[in-house]
Amino acid sequence: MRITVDRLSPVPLYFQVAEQLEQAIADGTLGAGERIANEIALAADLGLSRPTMRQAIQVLVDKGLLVRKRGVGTQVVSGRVHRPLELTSLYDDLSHAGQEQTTQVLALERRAPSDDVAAELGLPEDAEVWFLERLRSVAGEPLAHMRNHIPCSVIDLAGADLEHDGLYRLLRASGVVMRVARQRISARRADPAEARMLEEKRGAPLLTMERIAYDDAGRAVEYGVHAYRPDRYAFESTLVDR
Amino acid sequence: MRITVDRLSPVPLYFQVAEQLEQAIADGTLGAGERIANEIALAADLGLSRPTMRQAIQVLVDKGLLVRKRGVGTQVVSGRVHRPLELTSLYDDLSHAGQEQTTQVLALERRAPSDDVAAELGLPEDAEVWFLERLRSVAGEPLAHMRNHIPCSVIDLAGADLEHDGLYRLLRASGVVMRVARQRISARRADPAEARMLEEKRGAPLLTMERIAYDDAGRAVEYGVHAYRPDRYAFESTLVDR
DNA sequence: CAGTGGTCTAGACCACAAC
DNA sequence: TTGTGGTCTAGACCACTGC
Repeated sequence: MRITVDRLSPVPLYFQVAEQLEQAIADGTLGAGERIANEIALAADLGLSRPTMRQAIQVLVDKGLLVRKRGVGTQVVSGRVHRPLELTSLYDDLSHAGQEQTTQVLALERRAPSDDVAAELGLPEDAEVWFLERLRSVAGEPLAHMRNHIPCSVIDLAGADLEHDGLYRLLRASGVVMRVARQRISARRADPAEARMLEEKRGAPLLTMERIAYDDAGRAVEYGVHAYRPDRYAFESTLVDR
Repeated sequence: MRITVDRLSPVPLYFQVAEQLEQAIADGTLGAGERIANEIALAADLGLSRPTMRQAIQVLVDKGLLVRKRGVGTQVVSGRVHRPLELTSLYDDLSHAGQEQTTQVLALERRAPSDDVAAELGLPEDAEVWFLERLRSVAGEPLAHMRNHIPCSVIDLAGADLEHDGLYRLLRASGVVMRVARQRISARRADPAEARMLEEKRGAPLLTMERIAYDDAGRAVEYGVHAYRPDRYAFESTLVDR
């Protein structure tokens, strides 16, 4: 268990420490249930101030990897580590998993938003949105049917290559920084058209996700309504009580 | 927009400020997109140090209510506020909503865990668990079918009144402090017995949730497998990019 | 009692955005 | 250039735990 910090690096000190602690947990150097040294000793060892060391530990507490208990100490949480539910697109999820995937664009057009879409995005009545409908497949097997609405004021999607770029990637590339997303996950029966697209039986169960994403100015930038084949997709997350 | 702090209160200063800021956002005193004063000015106004003021703001950033942008300022995120997905039981969720609910205990027994349950909870082979199976209804309508496994070393459920006390409430009352939960949400068809219980048609879609909860010592204390009627339940959450 | 994390202070320098 | 949030320091006192 060796941690080093590089004060010349542009990477924040607390982040350097958090990364190395996380690695130690991932590779078993710090085992489940094990207690780490107290904050003051750790800070002294690394030549850091205590607040900086605390910040490093807090990162891992927020990820659900460590638990702190006043008067006792800080311990590693048991159990294998899941990938946390992050603010990324499905495209990123699958890219990270190394799966071969394809995206078919079923529709891409400007339109006046319906009342509920305008309400979700907080748009005036005369605003226009891009409507995007896609079918995503992995290894040739259909996985998700996605419908998205993006205010035209956010990005110009005319001619965008959405078969090869994820929507979130395009938004990032055009300077939109996603910060917050609110989502709702449930389930329903597939309607006949959707069942055909996803190569499911009529009335098959689908996992559904509705999401509104906001950028770093607090502006709603995307409203998505997705449906997934539940045998091929699930949402994993870690909740932390603070 | 008036915030006051009480230095004699046992409530931390940063928390007092966070609560009042959240209230101002909830009641519209701070509107969507509005910018708040900078950290240093706010700290000075309230007679606090800047780190304390930052900590207060960070609480709301983590809740997805505020976004910070370096060089610019801190703004209120647009859109109506959803209740965040917290580390509570379904019992608490529904109590807060003020709904009348009932719970039927279908099974409560000690048993040797199956291999996968033992693995999820990180238990030795000779350990025993409480197996608990319940059906929860709201306003007379069945809502969820829940199966839970709790190591016998965590709590003694013999004679527990699980028709009237939530499982999490019992655990808290016996000194178990929940800190972290890892969960997986998906969907599947109801099997015939489940469909009958939930008063659904054969093969109806169900929303499923698997969860392992850990206490403040990092110990796995509960493994739950739940199924919900999707027309009556959904998971809402707010994701924040940090 | 000793040891731990929780909170708080009063500064400092920096990177970045907007003008 | 000015103002913002991001990071960092070197302390302090307190509450809680376990012995």
